[in-house]
Amino acid sequence: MTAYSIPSRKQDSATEELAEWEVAVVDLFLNAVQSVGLPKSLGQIYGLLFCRDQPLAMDEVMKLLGISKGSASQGLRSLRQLGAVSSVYEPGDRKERFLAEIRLRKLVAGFLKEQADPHMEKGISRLDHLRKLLSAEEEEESKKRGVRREEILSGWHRQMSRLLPWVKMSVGKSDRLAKKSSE
Amino acid sequence: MTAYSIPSRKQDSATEELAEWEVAVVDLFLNAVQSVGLPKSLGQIYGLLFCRDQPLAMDEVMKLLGISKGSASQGLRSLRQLGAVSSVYEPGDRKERFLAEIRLRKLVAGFLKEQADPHMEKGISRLDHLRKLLSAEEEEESKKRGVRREEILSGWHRQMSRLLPWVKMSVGKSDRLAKKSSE
DNA sequence: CAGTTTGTTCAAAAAAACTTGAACAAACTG
DNA sequence: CAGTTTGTTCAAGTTTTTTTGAACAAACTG
Repeated sequence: MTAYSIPSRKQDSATEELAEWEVAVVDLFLNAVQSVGLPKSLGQIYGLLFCRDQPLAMDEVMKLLGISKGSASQGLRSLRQLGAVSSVYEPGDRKERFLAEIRLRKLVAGFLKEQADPHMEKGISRLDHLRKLLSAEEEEESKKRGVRREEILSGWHRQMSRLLPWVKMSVGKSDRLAKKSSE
Repeated sequence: MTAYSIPSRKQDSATEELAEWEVAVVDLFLNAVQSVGLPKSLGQIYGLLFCRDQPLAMDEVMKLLGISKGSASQGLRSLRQLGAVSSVYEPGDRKERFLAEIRLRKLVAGFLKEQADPHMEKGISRLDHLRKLLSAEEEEESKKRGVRREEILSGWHRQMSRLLPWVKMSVGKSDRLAKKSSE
């Protein structure tokens, strides 16, 4: 910290600390993401960005939430991967800034794509493996029972494969209520 | 272990160890439940019961899976609460025995009822809390922004409230494919 | 370039979740 | 009843996941 840094901040969008209601929103998302099995720092970061109109840079996120560099970096990466935040580059500034995606449909679609789809894939190979084991099974009654189970599991898998795209499509397609952009 | 126990087992339904394919099914469920955020012992237990035609008692589950009494007891309780297993009492036997629910619709409904519904409830009170904070917010711009966010969140909440019953209804309602009882 | 800012990585620390097993309760049994 | 079986509970131990922060890479800046 020798000389360079004259805090000439173009847009000092981030206040030093959160408004009370913002804390409540951050907390709300913290809990929400935990309920779907994601780390809570993801929820905090998303919640903060959700509250803001202006995009925030990583160091602002760190400061406002009091989390470490590592958490912020990894958390923002995960959120980007989920399609829950997008990065924007301000014109003359080197920092990357982040903005929350607030269209529910996009959020749900991103979540399902990253979380559910891989599991469905893995399910296919597990079922294949199961079939292979069954074709090698010696004992008759056991084999018959196993085949029955495999049929059930295949049926489930198919049903889920149908359901998921349907969910993605149906969220956010209905009537508009919040005037602005809640989609 | 003095004299009483003459292992007169009425129905020795449980073999000493699992067939290869059963191990694969247990493993499949172990992974599946983890992906929805439930402890893996739940998946193991359910997977085992799923494989069997005859209900199993707790000590059989413990032995076959090599898990502790505590895990078995708690796991079975959770599964019962989720509606994923039901207990049956054999006529002249004191042991409680367990049978897996294999209708996907029931499984999904139970899961959503236990996991999603409570979160939706909690969401309501969180939104209430948020509104209270907002009505007390002093700063104008912050307040306006907060109100906008509250509207978005309410919209999301409503959409989710609609989606969940729909999912419960739509799973398993479609055409029949596995001949037997996969529902 | 040497200095600086921005951001990533990853081993170690901290926190959270899960499992175990021994102690306990309840109900049955001769 | 005293002994036994069946099942629950919960503190302590184990495992897994998440967070931290220091070291590193990359790109900019005068």
